[in-house]
Amino acid sequence: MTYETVWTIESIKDGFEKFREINGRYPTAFEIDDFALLPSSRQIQRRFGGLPNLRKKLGLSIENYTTGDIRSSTACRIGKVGKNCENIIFKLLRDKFDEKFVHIERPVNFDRKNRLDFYVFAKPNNFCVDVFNTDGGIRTFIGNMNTKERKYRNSTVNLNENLYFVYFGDKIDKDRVQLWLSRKTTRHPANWIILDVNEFKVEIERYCPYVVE
DNA sequence: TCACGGGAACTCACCGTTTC
DNA sequence: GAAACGGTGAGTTCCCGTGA
Repeated sequence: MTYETVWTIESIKDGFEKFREINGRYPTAFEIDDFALLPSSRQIQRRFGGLPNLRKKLGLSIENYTTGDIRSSTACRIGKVGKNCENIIFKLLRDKFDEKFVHIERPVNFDRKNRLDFYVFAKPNNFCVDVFNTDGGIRTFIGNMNTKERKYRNSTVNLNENLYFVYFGDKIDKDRVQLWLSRKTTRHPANWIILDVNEFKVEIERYCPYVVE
Protein backbone atom coordinates (compact mmCIF):
# COMPACT_ATOMS: atom_id res chain seq x y z
CA MET A 1 0.00 0.00 0.00
CA THR A 2 1.23 3.51 -0.77
CA TYR A 3 0.37 6.72 0.99
CA GLU A 4 -1.92 7.89 -1.80
CA THR A 5 -4.19 4.90 -1.20
CA VAL A 6 -7.56 6.08 0.06
CA TRP A 7 -9.06 3.45 2.30
CA THR A 8 -12.79 3.17 1.89
CA ILE A 9 -15.21 1.09 3.91
CA GLU A 10 -15.58 -1.13 0.81
CA SER A 11 -11.83 -1.69 0.33
CA ILE A 12 -11.40 -2.45 4.04
CA LYS A 13 -14.33 -4.87 3.94
CA ASP A 14 -12.67 -6.62 1.00
CA GLY A 15 -9.50 -6.90 3.09
CA PHE A 16 -11.39 -8.35 6.04
CA GLU A 17 -13.08 -10.92 3.80
CA LYS A 18 -9.76 -11.86 2.18
CA PHE A 19 -8.28 -12.43 5.64
CA ARG A 20 -11.26 -14.58 6.58
CA GLU A 21 -10.90 -16.66 3.41
CA ILE A 22 -7.28 -17.40 4.36
CA ASN A 23 -7.62 -17.77 8.15
CA GLY A 24 -11.24 -18.77 8.71
CA ARG A 25 -11.93 -15.78 10.99
CA TYR A 26 -11.65 -12.00 11.03
CA PRO A 27 -8.40 -10.31 12.13
CA THR A 28 -7.44 -8.74 15.46
CA ALA A 29 -5.56 -5.41 15.70
CA PHE A 30 -2.10 -6.96 15.41
CA GLU A 31 -3.17 -9.16 12.52
CA ILE A 32 -4.63 -6.12 10.77
CA ASP A 33 -1.24 -4.42 11.05
CA ASP A 34 0.46 -7.43 9.47
CA PHE A 35 -2.05 -7.93 6.62
CA ALA A 36 -1.09 -6.12 3.39
CA LEU A 37 -4.67 -5.68 2.18
CA LEU A 38 -5.70 -3.65 5.24
CA PRO A 39 -4.65 -0.26 6.68
CA SER A 40 -2.93 -0.15 10.05
CA SER A 41 -5.05 -0.62 13.15
CA ARG A 42 -3.88 2.85 14.18
CA GLN A 43 -5.42 4.27 11.00
CA ILE A 44 -8.69 2.47 11.72
CA GLN A 45 -8.77 3.97 15.20
CA ARG A 46 -8.41 7.45 13.78
CA ARG A 47 -10.79 7.20 10.84
CA PHE A 48 -13.48 4.89 12.16
CA GLY A 49 -13.40 5.47 15.92
CA GLY A 50 -11.79 2.15 16.79
CA LEU A 51 -11.92 -1.45 15.67
CA PRO A 52 -15.21 -2.32 17.37
CA ASN A 53 -16.87 0.60 15.56
CA LEU A 54 -15.40 -0.47 12.25
CA ARG A 55 -16.53 -4.08 12.73
CA LYS A 56 -20.00 -2.76 13.50
CA LYS A 57 -20.02 -0.69 10.31
CA LEU A 58 -18.85 -3.70 8.31
CA GLY A 59 -21.63 -5.79 9.83
CA LEU A 60 -19.26 -8.49 11.09
CA SER A 61 -20.56 -11.23 13.35
CA ILE A 62 -17.93 -10.34 15.96
CA GLU A 63 -17.58 -6.68 16.92
CA ASN A 64 -15.33 -6.94 19.96
CA TYR A 65 -12.78 -9.57 20.96
CA THR A 66 -12.48 -8.22 24.50
CA THR A 67 -15.89 -9.35 25.74
CA GLY A 68 -18.24 -12.29 25.54
CA ASP A 69 -17.59 -15.93 24.69
CA ILE A 70 -14.53 -15.18 22.56
CA ARG A 71 -12.86 -13.41 25.47
CA SER A 72 -13.88 -16.14 27.89
CA SER A 73 -12.32 -18.90 25.84
CA THR A 74 -9.18 -16.80 25.31
CA ALA A 75 -8.83 -16.15 29.05
CA CYS A 76 -9.31 -19.84 29.75
CA ARG A 77 -6.57 -20.75 27.27
CA ILE A 78 -4.24 -18.11 28.75
CA GLY A 79 -4.65 -19.61 32.20
CA LYS A 80 -3.82 -23.14 31.06
CA VAL A 81 -0.83 -22.15 28.92
CA GLY A 82 0.58 -19.90 31.66
CA LYS A 83 0.27 -22.61 34.26
CA ASN A 84 1.97 -25.10 31.97
CA CYS A 85 4.91 -22.73 31.44
CA GLU A 86 5.28 -22.23 35.19
CA ASN A 87 5.20 -25.98 35.77
CA ILE A 88 8.04 -26.54 33.29
CA ILE A 89 10.23 -23.94 34.99
CA PHE A 90 9.34 -25.25 38.44
CA LYS A 91 10.44 -28.79 37.52
CA LEU A 92 13.67 -27.36 36.12
CA LEU A 93 14.41 -25.43 39.33
CA ARG A 94 13.28 -28.22 41.64
CA ASP A 95 15.54 -30.75 39.92
CA LYS A 96 18.60 -28.54 40.22
CA PHE A 97 18.08 -26.67 43.49
CA ASP A 98 15.77 -28.97 45.53
CA GLU A 99 12.14 -28.12 46.20
CA LYS A 100 12.99 -26.71 49.67
CA PHE A 101 15.02 -23.91 48.09
CA VAL A 102 12.48 -22.90 45.45
CA HIS A 103 9.76 -20.55 46.71
CA ILE A 104 6.65 -20.36 44.56
CA GLU A 105 4.61 -17.14 44.27
CA ARG A 106 6.84 -15.32 46.75
CA PRO A 107 5.53 -11.85 47.68
CA VAL A 108 7.81 -8.99 46.64
CA ASN A 109 8.90 -7.14 49.80
CA PHE A 110 5.98 -8.55 51.77
CA ASP A 111 3.62 -6.95 49.26
CA ARG A 112 1.02 -9.61 48.53
CA LYS A 113 -0.21 -7.73 45.48
CA ASN A 114 3.07 -8.35 43.69
CA ARG A 115 4.49 -11.82 43.66
CA LEU A 116 7.46 -13.42 42.00
CA ASP A 117 6.72 -16.67 40.20
CA PHE A 118 9.82 -18.18 41.82
CA TYR A 119 12.47 -17.14 44.31
CA VAL A 120 15.45 -19.49 44.40
CA PHE A 121 17.97 -19.83 47.22
CA ALA A 122 21.29 -20.63 45.58
CA LYS A 123 25.02 -19.97 45.67
CA PRO A 124 26.64 -17.51 45.13
CA ASN A 125 23.41 -15.45 45.06
CA ASN A 126 19.72 -16.04 45.31
CA PHE A 127 17.69 -15.10 42.24
CA CYS A 128 14.13 -14.42 41.12
CA VAL A 129 12.20 -15.73 38.12
CA ASP A 130 9.15 -14.42 36.29
CA VAL A 131 7.75 -16.70 33.59
CA PHE A 132 5.46 -15.74 30.72
CA ASN A 133 4.25 -16.92 27.34
CA THR A 134 4.75 -15.09 24.03
CA ASP A 135 2.76 -17.07 21.46
CA GLY A 136 1.37 -13.80 20.11
CA GLY A 137 4.84 -12.75 18.98
CA ILE A 138 6.95 -9.68 19.67
CA ARG A 139 3.99 -7.41 20.41
CA THR A 140 2.76 -9.82 23.07
CA PHE A 141 6.28 -9.98 24.43
CA ILE A 142 6.56 -6.18 24.66
CA GLY A 143 3.08 -5.81 26.13
CA ASN A 144 3.77 -8.39 28.80
CA MET A 145 7.17 -6.95 29.62
CA ASN A 146 5.66 -3.48 30.02
CA THR A 147 3.04 -4.87 32.39
CA LYS A 148 5.71 -6.67 34.43
CA GLU A 149 7.92 -3.59 34.43
CA ARG A 150 5.16 -1.52 36.03
CA LYS A 151 4.56 -4.28 38.56
CA TYR A 152 8.17 -4.54 39.71
CA ARG A 153 8.91 -0.82 39.54
CA ASN A 154 5.88 -0.18 41.76
CA SER A 155 7.32 -2.44 44.45
CA THR A 156 8.25 -0.45 47.51
CA VAL A 157 11.85 -1.64 47.64
CA ASN A 158 14.07 -2.56 44.72
CA LEU A 159 15.12 -6.18 44.33
CA ASN A 160 18.84 -6.69 44.71
CA GLU A 161 18.90 -10.22 43.33
CA ASN A 162 18.99 -10.99 39.62
CA LEU A 163 15.47 -11.04 38.23
CA TYR A 164 15.09 -13.35 35.23
CA PHE A 165 12.21 -12.80 32.82
CA VAL A 166 11.88 -16.19 31.14
CA TYR A 167 9.68 -16.38 28.07
CA PHE A 168 8.21 -19.32 26.18
CA GLY A 169 7.50 -19.22 22.46
CA ASP A 170 9.63 -19.42 19.32
CA LYS A 171 8.31 -16.34 17.54
CA ILE A 172 10.62 -13.88 19.27
CA ASP A 173 13.47 -12.38 17.25
CA LYS A 174 16.43 -11.66 19.55
CA ASP A 175 17.52 -8.68 17.45
CA ARG A 176 14.04 -7.25 17.72
CA VAL A 177 14.19 -7.59 21.50
CA GLN A 178 17.55 -5.76 21.58
CA LEU A 179 16.11 -3.01 19.36
CA TRP A 180 13.15 -2.63 21.70
CA LEU A 181 15.45 -2.43 24.73
CA SER A 182 17.67 0.16 23.04
CA ARG A 183 14.69 2.37 22.21
CA LYS A 184 13.00 2.21 25.58
CA THR A 185 12.67 5.56 27.32
CA THR A 186 12.91 3.95 30.76
CA ARG A 187 15.87 1.58 31.02
CA HIS A 188 15.65 -1.68 32.91
CA PRO A 189 17.82 -2.09 36.02
CA ALA A 190 21.05 -3.98 35.40
CA ASN A 191 19.84 -7.01 37.39
CA TRP A 192 16.83 -7.58 35.08
CA ILE A 193 17.72 -10.28 32.56
CA ILE A 194 15.48 -11.41 29.71
CA LEU A 195 16.03 -14.96 28.48
CA ASP A 196 14.17 -17.60 26.54
CA VAL A 197 13.67 -20.93 28.27
CA ASN A 198 16.70 -22.55 26.62
CA GLU A 199 18.99 -19.68 27.58
CA PHE A 200 17.63 -19.89 31.11
CA LYS A 201 18.56 -23.58 31.30
CA VAL A 202 22.16 -22.61 30.52
CA GLU A 203 22.06 -19.60 32.86
CA ILE A 204 21.11 -21.57 35.96
CA GLU A 205 24.24 -23.67 35.53
CA ARG A 206 26.09 -20.63 36.91
CA TYR A 207 24.41 -21.26 40.25
CA CYS A 208 25.06 -24.02 42.77
CA PRO A 209 22.41 -25.57 44.99
CA TYR A 210 22.55 -25.54 48.76
CA VAL A 211 22.95 -28.95 50.33
CA VAL A 212 20.91 -29.99 53.37
CA GLU A 213 23.15 -31.58 55.99
C1' DT B 1 -16.98 -13.84 48.43
C1' DC B 2 -13.59 -10.82 47.11
C1' DA B 3 -9.22 -9.20 45.42
C1' DC B 4 -5.67 -9.83 42.50
C1' DG B 5 -2.40 -11.73 38.82
C1' DG B 6 -1.92 -12.90 34.16
C1' DG B 7 -2.12 -12.20 29.23
C1' DA B 8 -4.81 -10.74 24.99
C1' DA B 9 -6.96 -6.98 22.81
C1' DC B 10 -7.31 -2.45 22.38
C1' DT B 11 -6.62 2.78 22.65
C1' DC B 12 -3.84 6.78 23.21
C1' DA B 13 0.12 9.74 22.56
C1' DC B 14 4.01 10.95 20.28
C1' DC B 15 7.14 11.08 16.62
C1' DG B 16 8.99 10.08 12.03
C1' DT B 17 8.10 9.40 7.02
C1' DT B 18 5.91 10.13 2.65
C1' DT B 19 3.29 12.67 -0.62
C1' DC B 20 1.54 16.73 -2.66
C1' DG C 1 4.08 23.12 5.45
C1' DA C 2 -0.09 20.31 5.74
C1' DA C 3 -2.22 16.02 5.48
C1' DA C 4 -2.14 11.20 5.65
C1' DC C 5 -0.11 7.46 7.41
C1' DG C 6 2.93 3.99 10.02
C1' DG C 7 5.58 2.46 14.15
C1' DT C 8 5.73 1.77 18.84
C1' DG C 9 5.86 2.52 24.00
C1' DA C 10 2.58 3.20 27.55
C1' DG C 11 -1.66 2.53 29.67
C1' DT C 12 -6.50 0.47 30.04
C1' DT C 13 -10.04 -3.02 29.80
C1' DC C 14 -11.57 -7.51 30.01
C1' DC C 15 -12.29 -12.24 32.03
C1' DC C 16 -10.69 -16.61 34.19
C1' DG C 17 -8.27 -18.93 37.81
C1' DT C 18 -6.59 -18.86 42.32
C1' DG C 19 -5.95 -18.04 47.05
C1' DA C 20 -7.01 -15.58 51.35
